[in-house]
Amino acid sequence: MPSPPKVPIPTLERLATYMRMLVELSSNGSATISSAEVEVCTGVDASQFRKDLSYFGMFGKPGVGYDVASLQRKIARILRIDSPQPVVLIGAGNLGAALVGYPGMAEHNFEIRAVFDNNFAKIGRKLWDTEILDINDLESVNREIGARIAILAVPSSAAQEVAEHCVRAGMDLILNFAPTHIKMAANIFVRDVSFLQELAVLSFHAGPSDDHS
Amino acid sequence: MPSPPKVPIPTLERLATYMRMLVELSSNGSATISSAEVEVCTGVDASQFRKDLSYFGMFGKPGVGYDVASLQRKIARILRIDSPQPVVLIGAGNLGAALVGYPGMAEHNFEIRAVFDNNFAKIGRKLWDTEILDINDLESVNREIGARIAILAVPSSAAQEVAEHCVRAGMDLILNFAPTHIKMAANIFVRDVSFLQELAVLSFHAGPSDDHS
DNA sequence: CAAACTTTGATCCAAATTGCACAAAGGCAG
DNA sequence: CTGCCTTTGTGCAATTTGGATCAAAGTTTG
Repeated sequence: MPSPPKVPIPTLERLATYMRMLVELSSNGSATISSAEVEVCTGVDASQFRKDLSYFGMFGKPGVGYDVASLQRKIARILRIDSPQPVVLIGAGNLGAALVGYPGMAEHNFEIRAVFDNNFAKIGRKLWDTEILDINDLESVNREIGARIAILAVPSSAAQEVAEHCVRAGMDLILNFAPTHIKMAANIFVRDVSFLQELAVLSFHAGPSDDHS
Repeated sequence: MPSPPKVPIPTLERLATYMRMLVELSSNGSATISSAEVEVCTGVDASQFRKDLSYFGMFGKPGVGYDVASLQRKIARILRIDSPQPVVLIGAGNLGAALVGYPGMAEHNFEIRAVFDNNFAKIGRKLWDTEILDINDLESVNREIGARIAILAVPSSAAQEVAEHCVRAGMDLILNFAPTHIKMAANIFVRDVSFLQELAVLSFHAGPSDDHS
């Protein structure tokens, strides 16, 4: 490899933010946007925006700004959502239902191609318009889908086991909504999402004297 | 004030992680835990754990470790969840339902005391066992509840307006699940949660050659 | 009771991330 | 076509965060 340009995680997170903004802008018919305008729309510092993009090459024209449609295509390619990105969801509970029903998913080219559960009462029923499948069929189904991304919306007690099952089925990118730490081999990329973490950060700031230090 | 010891946000996030672990441990009857064991359970570096706690004083005994029950109480106090922390939820859609039904919320002393919506078809119905209230009653209801934390589970198009409404009702800590940037005065603390951001970070790593650099 | 072992809390250093400043590039007006 | 204005991309300094090291404190064993 010539040079593996390591991209900071925060930069990737912001790329998704830019993507959101661009989707919105393009539907509003805007043609170009400057980094200063990005700062107003997203709250991200203008030079931060430019530096984020600079990890991947040059996208804008000095004196003009960035072409909305073109930039959207390029970020989509970077994030591997220029063509539909297949995703598998495990857990057909409330959270799973919310995720399947979330419109932003499809708008950004993430396609939940299958939903699995281990509850016989749920298997065979439909979540919106996708059938809930038996978790035991994970390997065989994903042999067809070829998803590398798994979303875990299962109880903590099942998370570790389910994650390992996903790995056996060929997935190596895991988004874990269960409030527990998952131990995985180094080549498996796990990302934890915890509502409680977010709430805790807020709650801390509910100190006696508005301690916004 | 003698010295306003600024606490890093990542530290606060990890405190919530420790809290989770402690809740689990105490139900399993463990009495003490060492920072090395914390590293095994949570994946957080042992010295990181000790440093996080050192922002708030001394909690452990050399040669022994930390008393599980005592540490749990102390972290709970830091995060303002030693007594129930009232929370208001706006938006009774799928995500809202998932949040109300999430058991970890109550276990960690976050109490969703009211759910609001602007959809007349939903107002008056029940979400689990809490009634869905009219968003127009936000001020009057929160005068009784006194919540400072608001969770926004509303469409992007409504987020900004609803956030401002929450501020008028006395809330100053906002957890925003809508995929949009909310502009607020500096004394309002806003935290954005975006599934798409998390997915994007994963999806990026679905590069051609497993580029785990 | 003393020596060896364990674990904390603090300090130090390295790595990562952010924000600023400036030169180069492109467009526009006269 | 020339000079001015706008905006990008990048190098650099400053802040923030993470990981390692070490002395001091506490426990256990013989």
